[in-house]
Amino acid sequence: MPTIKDVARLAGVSISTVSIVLNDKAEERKVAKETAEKVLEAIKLLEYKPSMAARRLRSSDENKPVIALYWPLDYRTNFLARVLMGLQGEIKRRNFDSEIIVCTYENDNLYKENGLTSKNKFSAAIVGATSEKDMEYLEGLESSIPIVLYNRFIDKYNCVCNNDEESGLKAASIFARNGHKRVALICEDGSPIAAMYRIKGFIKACKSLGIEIEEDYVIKTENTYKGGVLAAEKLLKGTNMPRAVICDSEMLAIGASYVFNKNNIKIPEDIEIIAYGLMSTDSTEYTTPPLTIVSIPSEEMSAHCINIIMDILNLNIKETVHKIVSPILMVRDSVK
Amino acid sequence: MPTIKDVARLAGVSISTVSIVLNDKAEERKVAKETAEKVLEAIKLLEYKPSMAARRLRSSDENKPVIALYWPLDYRTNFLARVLMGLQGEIKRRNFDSEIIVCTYENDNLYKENGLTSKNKFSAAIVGATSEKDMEYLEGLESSIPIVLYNRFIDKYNCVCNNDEESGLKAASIFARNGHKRVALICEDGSPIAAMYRIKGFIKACKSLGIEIEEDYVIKTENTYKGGVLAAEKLLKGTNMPRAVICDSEMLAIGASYVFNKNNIKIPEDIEIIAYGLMSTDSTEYTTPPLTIVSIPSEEMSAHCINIIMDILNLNIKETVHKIVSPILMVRDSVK
DNA sequence: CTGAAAGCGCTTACAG
DNA sequence: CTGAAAGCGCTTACAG
Repeated sequence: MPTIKDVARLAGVSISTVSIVLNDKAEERKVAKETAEKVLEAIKLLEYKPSMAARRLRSSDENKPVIALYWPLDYRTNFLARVLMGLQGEIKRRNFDSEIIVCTYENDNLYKENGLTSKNKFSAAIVGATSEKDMEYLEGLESSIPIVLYNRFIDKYNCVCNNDEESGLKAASIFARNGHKRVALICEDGSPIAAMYRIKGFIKACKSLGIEIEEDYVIKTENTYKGGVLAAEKLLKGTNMPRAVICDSEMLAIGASYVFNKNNIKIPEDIEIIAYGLMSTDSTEYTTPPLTIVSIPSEEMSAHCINIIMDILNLNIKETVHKIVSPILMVRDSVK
Repeated sequence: MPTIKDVARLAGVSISTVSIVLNDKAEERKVAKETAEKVLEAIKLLEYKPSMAARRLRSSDENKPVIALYWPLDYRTNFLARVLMGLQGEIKRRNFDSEIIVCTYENDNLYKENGLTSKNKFSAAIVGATSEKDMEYLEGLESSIPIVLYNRFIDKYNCVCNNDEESGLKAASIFARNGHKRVALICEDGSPIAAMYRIKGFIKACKSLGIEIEEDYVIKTENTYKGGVLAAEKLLKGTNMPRAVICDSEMLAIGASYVFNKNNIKIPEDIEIIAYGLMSTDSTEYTTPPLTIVSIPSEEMSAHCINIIMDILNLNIKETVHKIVSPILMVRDSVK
């Protein structure tokens, strides 16, 4: 990385002069045109980029805490909005003088990000939607800043998680109440971790309530609207249609509903649908039909994340915190 | 802001010692327990926070360009995912060694953000979804870094905009083709700028095609699913229902569809619906019915933003660029 | 018109 | 076990 010194040397002037030109003060400070041009040329030649760190230090910029939210950039970006709004809401409510910044990463590639291992970039980080490989990386990591995992559990980190057993129980209870003995499950293929736990929670609850989930009633697909469509079509082609189905996201449920509606399979009379909710709750409020959801308590989880970070940054509290939060059940027309 | 010097003075030790304690090297460097405690106490007392800028400078951290995406944190967060994915896609495609960071701001309060006026925080910024007041602020601003406006126009800035006239024409043409003479319009109350232009474009196109939009056919509401519901209910109560309606977002269109479906008003037989699309296009693909949209060419717009920034940062190109991009029409079942 | 020097707040190699 | 000093890359007040 060339520095201002290199530019000065190449241009044959002092670093003061370079700085002046750099800051568009050449005219004001009456730098000779010729000199300015030499400097500009050297800058271009060297591809010189001023060091922001040096500038910040020099100008004694404020030093308010910066919280990074690490979130992957795939279909899960759909869930980002709600998390972000939750975080900002709590920051505002608590008057926490801080800045939140979203860093996107690619799943399985969290290790490429240097924000967690550098003390110099962020004051703290919230890490969400990690893959199994990312989790392994985190397991082994000696992070340089406080970290809170969002809906993921690793003992050594602060964690804020949805209560997946409760999610399962809330969904399964409705199906049990309505007399179902067999339930279908639509979920993501190669399910990410959170989904895995949600699904486990659901299956466990089903068992405890005498509901069965047969092998061929588990449909794995991509976690998109289209995926929901494909899954429902697969169910339709099967020998006996289920009378109840749980979908691991609103996208899946909306896609599936579309297919059922189209094929004159009445929801909830012919088939009842429950979705696990990750997006803002109104996204399933006016679908056909409005969907019953067991929703991630995203707002509450975000609030916990902020509170944990405030405790660490402001009060210097060092114990690791694990929070488990209850999901939100919203019963709507897709169940009887 | 207390510095390491202040801590050293209060603790009665040298700054080296403070630094050692700070970096958890107290044991390794065999600092006396007593000394370490004095330091820790001083840190707590002064609420000392190390300067990240100084640390970065000292450790000669890499200095890769950081691009800030300014986006407001309201219902428009729903549109953020698509923009973000577009930006990242192009960054990846062009192998641009840079980082993108999302900075959320509150509408009308862009002036409170200091990232645009400081040379020390970001290398460049993309600013989206500004309010009128934010635009006034930008008009008067002497920004310190390159700025690209996303779907907003101010002559002195780089701008990447949707072609709102074309959007209007694409939508209006369908209605004209299907013989409509009167069309209703559902849009946000106190419409934000982009909406205003989209709407103007639509009205202009309608006029040119002999379609009328009567006063009481313009329904202003909040830009949410619920808002769409309320607007449609209002139309239903009117003396003569429109046979065609344009909605300024998918949320509005989905809410309105819900009401029409519920009241046995057939789409598209009884009423045709077109929505302006801002979210990812599959969000309206499996609604009831699938919605015809005129979609913001978000991916293309994002690509332009990145390209403009690359030109400035890498090639030192200084001319202001204005790009106008054609919207994407997706005809689906909500029109005949 | 231009340059030498101080100093922003840290960390680290070195000395003792 | 602890401290004095150098230096990271800038900007700005000052001198000439």
